[in-house]
Amino acid sequence: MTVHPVNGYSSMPMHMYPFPPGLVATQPLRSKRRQVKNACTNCQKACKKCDDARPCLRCVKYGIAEECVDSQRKERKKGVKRGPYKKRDGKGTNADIGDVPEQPSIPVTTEVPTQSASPPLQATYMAPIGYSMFPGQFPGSPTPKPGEPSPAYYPQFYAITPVPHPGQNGHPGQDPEQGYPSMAQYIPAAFLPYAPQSYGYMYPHRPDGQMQMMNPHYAPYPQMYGKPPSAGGSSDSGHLNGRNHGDD
DNA sequence: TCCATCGGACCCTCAAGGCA
DNA sequence: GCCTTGAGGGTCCGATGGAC
Repeated sequence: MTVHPVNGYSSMPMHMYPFPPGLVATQPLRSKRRQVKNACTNCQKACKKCDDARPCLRCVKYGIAEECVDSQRKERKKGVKRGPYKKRDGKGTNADIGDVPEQPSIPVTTEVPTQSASPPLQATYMAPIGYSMFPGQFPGSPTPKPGEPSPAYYPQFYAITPVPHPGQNGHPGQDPEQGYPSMAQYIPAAFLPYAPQSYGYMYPHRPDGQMQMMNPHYAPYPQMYGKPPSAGGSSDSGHLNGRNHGDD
């Protein structure tokens, strides 16, 4: 796997990005893997990482955004009887559980903070701006359950992309009718695995979760998506069909 | 080099069981 | 009613091999 020259963390999932050296030197470099609630059918077939947005990043990358739909989840079985529980000794304290190293006494996290303790900085809190690139992309885009607040979700890095002039051709977010880009200038760093080094300007988050502004020069427009896959290139013979992934 | 495939580790959800 | 437990069902990491 290649290491991205900008962030140096390869295509490591965002939630696994460690903090910069020195900030949290005592923390483990990786947190637990985090899953989306419901992967799209394409990612599910390919056993690849999906995200909550629709279309998801992977489908966008492969030009199959219109096929990016939630997969159906099976109903959980009910009425399954269970045997008596084996009691853990030292009830309720992980200190007594030898093979459970998690749950430090002081909660620490390497994950993206959902809400910062400090109020957002007006000038830097621009993350939602970037989410106009696709309808429903990122924060709160998945339909929350009734009574459930939309999850706050902000990537840790943002990269600036230039704004093509009206009529300028050649990128996927462009409105073919008007020639104006529908893609925003601020791209979440989740796209960076798909974007080459032309992302010269990234906005690192501060430790408190806010974004730090840098000199917003534009880099050359990146080849965000590379070459599109051949139309309908994703075969339906994903291994889900051949595996015991709930085909009943 | 890129991409598809896929084994299996890892994670989340939630019903059953246990207890106050 | 609330908490704990653990299995079901899911996601996706990472290895592998084929195509270009």
